[in-house]
Amino acid sequence: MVRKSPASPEPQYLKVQNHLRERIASGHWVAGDLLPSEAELVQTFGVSRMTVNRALRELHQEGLIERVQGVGTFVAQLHRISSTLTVRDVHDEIAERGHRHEAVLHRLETLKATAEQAAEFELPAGAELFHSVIVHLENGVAIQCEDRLVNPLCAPDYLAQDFSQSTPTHYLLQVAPLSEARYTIESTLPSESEAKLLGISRRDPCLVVKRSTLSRGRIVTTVRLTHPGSRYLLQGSFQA
Amino acid sequence: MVRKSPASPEPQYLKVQNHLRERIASGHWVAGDLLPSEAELVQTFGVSRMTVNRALRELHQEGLIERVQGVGTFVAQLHRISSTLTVRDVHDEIAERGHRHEAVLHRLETLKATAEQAAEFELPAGAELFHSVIVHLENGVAIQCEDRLVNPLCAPDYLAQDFSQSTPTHYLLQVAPLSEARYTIESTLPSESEAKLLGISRRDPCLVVKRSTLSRGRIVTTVRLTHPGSRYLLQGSFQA
DNA sequence: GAGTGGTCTAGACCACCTT
DNA sequence: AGGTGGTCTAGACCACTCC
Repeated sequence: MVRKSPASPEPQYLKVQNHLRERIASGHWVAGDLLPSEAELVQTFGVSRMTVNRALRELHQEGLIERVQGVGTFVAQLHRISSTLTVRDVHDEIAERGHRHEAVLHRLETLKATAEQAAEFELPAGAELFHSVIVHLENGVAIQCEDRLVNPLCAPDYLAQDFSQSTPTHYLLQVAPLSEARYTIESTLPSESEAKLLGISRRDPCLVVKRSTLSRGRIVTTVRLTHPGSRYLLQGSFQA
Repeated sequence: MVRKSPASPEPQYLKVQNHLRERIASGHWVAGDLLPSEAELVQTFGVSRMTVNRALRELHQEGLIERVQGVGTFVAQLHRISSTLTVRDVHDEIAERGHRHEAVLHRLETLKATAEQAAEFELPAGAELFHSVIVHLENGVAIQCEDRLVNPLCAPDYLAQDFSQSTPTHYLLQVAPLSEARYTIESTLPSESEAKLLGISRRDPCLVVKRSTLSRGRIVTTVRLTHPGSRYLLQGSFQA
């Protein structure tokens, strides 16, 4: 009993979804309101329950509705505006803007971990870590200073890479499959060396992203990405 | 033929999903690799194709795999680390940390839109806008200066609200259902008045979130949220 | 034509909540 | 007991890609 007419590119579950989406966006239902049950929507749209269920499940995953077993489906309290923030490989990001990317390698070395660093990587005190400092330029302008520590157990050949050709992010994702990452975003002043490398004043505010990346339960790398505030911003959007 | 044993809290589609997730996280399959087809997974796990399909569809929605009709399913190129960044009502955020929230109202007025502002709100030049400036305190410490413009057509009673009790975000979400939002996050120095209101130096870097919120296709409000860099950071995590 | 994923159905059993 | 959502099945038709 499939009734897919030839000129119907829009799947049924999307029809249900868009109908509900519009009614919510238009204020026909407001936060907390009870939506029609799956059985009612089955009647209204003349589709099977699995189709209605998929439409509702996806709206739930988006955070637009709340579902309570045994009770019903409600419009979510949209007291938060969440959206997917993407922290990307800086090379791809620049390339996508149609600009030229250059990387200048300032350090690539082995160093002894401080007690704090060793603890973070769960390595014995005094263990060796790889360290790199790279400045990324967009059309010749410095937009990011990448100061990175790498766990030698996860990427033993790190020091042998040519980072004028490929970024550390790109290389590390190849050798160590990403399983988890944690990051913070903050606004601070640059260190003296960062200011020098980026060609800015120590008084210029910077957007700093700190990130730890895990693979197979081990910390692969920690990085501090410092961006001159005047040359870089994060942006995003949210659609109900 | 449902074989749900009483002591199996984990749904079948999650078993399939977790199996694939682990194989990808462990490096058994790397970016670009071809995964087993749905038909093969049906055999392997002894479940129906709908169940396998759901497992794969959700992994695709998460960005972990790519699917090409007529070809197959592949491990996605994880050249980006994306995660859900949530910009929330500051009251909820503080309350969730178990801290005390206070709001100090500094301005609540009507003003004539500049040409630029009028254009942004799609209103005639010189139209009236509502304007509020509120400083939010967490346990008595200023963490956010909220400078907001509101479209009177969307929230005519804005000026009559008691913002020591409820936040503008909360009120506006009630009167104007959220349909879309756009935001940027950047690092800059505070204006003179912001520095004064937050009790910081004009040289202290700040994390600034600018956001426009739409409802029914109209811009309801624009806001500039200024946070002292030393007292506020955004954080998030990502799980493959 | 064979294999892939995209969608859909008409049932089903279950856990849960309300009454 | 009756309604709700959560999950699952064993089929089906379709569009697409590759050979």
